[in-house]
Amino acid sequence: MSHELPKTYDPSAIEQRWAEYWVAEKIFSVKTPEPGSEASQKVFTLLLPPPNVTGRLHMGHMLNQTEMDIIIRWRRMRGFLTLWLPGTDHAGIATQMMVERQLATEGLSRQKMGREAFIERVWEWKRQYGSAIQAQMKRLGASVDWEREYFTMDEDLSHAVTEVFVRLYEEGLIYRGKYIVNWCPRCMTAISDLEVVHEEVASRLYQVRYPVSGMPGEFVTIATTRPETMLGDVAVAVNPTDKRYTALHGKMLLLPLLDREIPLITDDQADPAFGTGAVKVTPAHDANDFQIGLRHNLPQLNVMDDAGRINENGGPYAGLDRYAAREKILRDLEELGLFVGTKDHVNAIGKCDRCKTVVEPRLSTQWFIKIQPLADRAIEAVEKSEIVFTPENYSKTYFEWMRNIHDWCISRQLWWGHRIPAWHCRNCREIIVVRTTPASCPKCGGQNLEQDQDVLDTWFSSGLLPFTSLGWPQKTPDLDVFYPTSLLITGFDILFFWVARMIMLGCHFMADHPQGSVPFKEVYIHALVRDAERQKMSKTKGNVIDPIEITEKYGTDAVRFTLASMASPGTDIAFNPDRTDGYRAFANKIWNAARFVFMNLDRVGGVSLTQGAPAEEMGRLENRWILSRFHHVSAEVSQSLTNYRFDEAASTIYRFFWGELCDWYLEIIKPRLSGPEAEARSALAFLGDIFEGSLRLLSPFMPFITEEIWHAVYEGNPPQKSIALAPYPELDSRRVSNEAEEQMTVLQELIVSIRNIRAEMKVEPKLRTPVRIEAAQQIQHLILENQGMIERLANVESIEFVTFFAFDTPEAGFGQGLWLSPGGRSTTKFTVEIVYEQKIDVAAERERLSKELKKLETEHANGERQLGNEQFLSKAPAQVVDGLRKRKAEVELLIKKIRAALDGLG
RNA sequence: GGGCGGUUAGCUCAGCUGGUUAGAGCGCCUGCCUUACAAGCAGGAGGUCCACGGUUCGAGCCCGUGACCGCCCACCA
Repeated sequence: MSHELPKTYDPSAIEQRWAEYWVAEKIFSVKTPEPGSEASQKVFTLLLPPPNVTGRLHMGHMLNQTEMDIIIRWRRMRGFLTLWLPGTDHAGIATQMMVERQLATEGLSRQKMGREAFIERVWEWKRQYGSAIQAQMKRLGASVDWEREYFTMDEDLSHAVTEVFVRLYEEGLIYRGKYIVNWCPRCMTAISDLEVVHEEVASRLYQVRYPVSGMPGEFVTIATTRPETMLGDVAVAVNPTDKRYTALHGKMLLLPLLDREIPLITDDQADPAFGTGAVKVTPAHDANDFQIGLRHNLPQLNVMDDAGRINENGGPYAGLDRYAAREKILRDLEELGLFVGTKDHVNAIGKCDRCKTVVEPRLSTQWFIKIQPLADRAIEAVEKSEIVFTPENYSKTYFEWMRNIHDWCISRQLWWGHRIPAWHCRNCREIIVVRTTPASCPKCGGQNLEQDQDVLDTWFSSGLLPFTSLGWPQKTPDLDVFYPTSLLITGFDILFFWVARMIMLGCHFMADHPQGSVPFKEVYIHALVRDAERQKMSKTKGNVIDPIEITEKYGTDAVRFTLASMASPGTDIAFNPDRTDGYRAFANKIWNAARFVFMNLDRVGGVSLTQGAPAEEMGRLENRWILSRFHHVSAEVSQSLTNYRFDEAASTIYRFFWGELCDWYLEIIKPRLSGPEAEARSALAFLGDIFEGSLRLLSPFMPFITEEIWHAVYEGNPPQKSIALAPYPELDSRRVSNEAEEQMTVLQELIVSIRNIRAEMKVEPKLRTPVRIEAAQQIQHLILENQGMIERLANVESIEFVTFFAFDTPEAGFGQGLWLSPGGRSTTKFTVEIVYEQKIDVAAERERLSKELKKLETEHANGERQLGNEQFLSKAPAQVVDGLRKRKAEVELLIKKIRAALDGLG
């Protein structure tokens, strides 16, 4: 017998062991089946959103992974061939920043080291620190296939990136050009629109006078929020319809400070209602101005370097940081008497998502993806439900973004990442985009070729993962079997960054795939994890909860269960450790239930917990009931998980295991377990069946504790290597008995009523009392058949059937039977009182009854009104009308009973 | 400037296509160390479903207006 479990539940003592076991035994490794084989038909594929290689697990990850793990374990147990594919992302900017910081502490910089040495250094860093998050995932028991783990900079994945780039280029969907991009002067790279976060700030609108050339004393006053960019002004624009400036059309203005002549032009972009109606035009530093510049064929004058300092075009301001230049320019303008003043102005400034530096719109040569063709197909895929979002309103957000999409700037001036497969001919300036390093320029034959310095946006490569992680561009069995993936679970924060890009790129590159081009068929979007006060967790606020820490305190199972319980769709999760405390108690409950079962088993002996339920046990109501409940619950849990209602599933299981199995069933059968051995064996065999099934039911939610107990159930010799490989409980409608559930409900109500009376009358807890019950024949039968249960659970000494009210007899009226003693309880099925001499607090009892009566009378009046309403009777469904009639009769009965009881109080 | 979500018990949230008595967990109160579990058992209190108006036989749910929270998107200097 090795059913022994330690007396106290100590998650830390079991979790580490199983976490290691799952990995060591490769429990979750998947062999690719033959494409077209039977095994390949029932496949469930899930791609783990790859955490950054620099990452440390946070609660968001844990929520994400808990949800994925629940789904994948559930699918696996239901017989799907499940592949959960893990990997990490090289995270260009983040990783480069981290290593650069490290270098700085050594007095080094990447510039000093040179590109090659720096990249080697990053790899070194990755080898040393880059698997922290995987270790954490292993500890939390994520059931991924570790044998298939990838890294986005792996050789094959890098080849795939090159392949994609070249193909898109050849299709004309990638172009290179000089445009205004978002530039981060600290990261010294271009970033995409998405990587700019807008923040509303109270700032100022500065008004500056530009003298009109050749007309002394004449000025045009412009308004700007970024005065330093005036160094790059090449024109001033006014609206052609703006009469204030008609006289000046075609004149030249003198740009203050630099004394350059610039034209006054007319353009619709200038809004007469804003500021002074005159806007300075700086094509190299503003997206709108860039467009105006194109329309009017204006020069593009760049006045800033890549670090946000004024460059040589800025004359006397060269070398100054943009903000220092702003101050100086304003002072100088004031001295010249050209500064008119400022107005308060709220505008949204863009900051670098990564480092929060204010982004500078800057003219620069970059690579772009022409996105519209990709977006059109991506919109169609969702419109046609090839991809389904849950919650569905996210598809609205998705459409909104997709329909207003801009070309995607994919080049980054970084060193860490996939280098762009383009070579520049030093000789003829030809750009060669090819898969492998070219030997010479195909145009001029020159040998002096240099690879483009830029690397690709990290999201470019991660956008390809649904197919590249399965071996694309090779034609692999993995692609045949596992693409499209079944589901994506992720947070809304990367809906555009990642989800949208995967859809666009997947649909494009997998267009010919026999099972469909979309990268996933479903997307489940979850909310953010916040702290108990609903604050966003952040390092600066110091309210970050470390999943590993909290896990060590409460156990992984409890934390998982907390997250699952709180994962209601569309709401952020306010993570409160108090809840986790409660779910640790639940785990403890499970643990002790197991100990209870094992204790009885070891005492009685001669019975295996998994021998199956003896048929004769089905003669007992409690067994028919719990089995029926088990099957109902199994169906409900699977239904909830189908809808990604983790919260529903969790509470269904919680209520079943604790509220029904432990609180009622175990209590009901206790006497049998300690009774004669044959009886105990039979009862145990039945219990074992239910108990083992309940472990499997729970397993996706609480994998550790169920694994531990499950192995103990089988005394170390289980039918599978892990409970995770055992079948999930499925609804068997032959096991469902609504009759048993209804009967049990009556008994439960009776027992609760008696306990209730006892508590109210302050009967000494250990004293058994006789009870008197009035009930219909059928109910009397039920009660007699289950007398032992009632006596034991309600501390009843004996049961006597009596007549209190005799309402059954027409004309009978009151007084035909006994008076119901104060404190007695009535339901529609029975009336019960206890035989006990102590007086009850009559006033309190009258109050309770009056309150009850009032509620019922209100309900009765409502029912009466409705049933007297022709419209209701003719329009409402028969079922509703019947229900109301039946209820009205019940309410009438209850009202009579309560009135009688009130009368009886005197 | 657009768009989206929310407001239900002290707290965190459910409430399925409108249908009989609005639920759960935690917390709170009372009583119990009942031979698995005091991380437990038993019992209990607690809600004008944000406001106003409308549709309907019937509204927490649908429509309108407003208030208050929160989020996303946006090139107006």
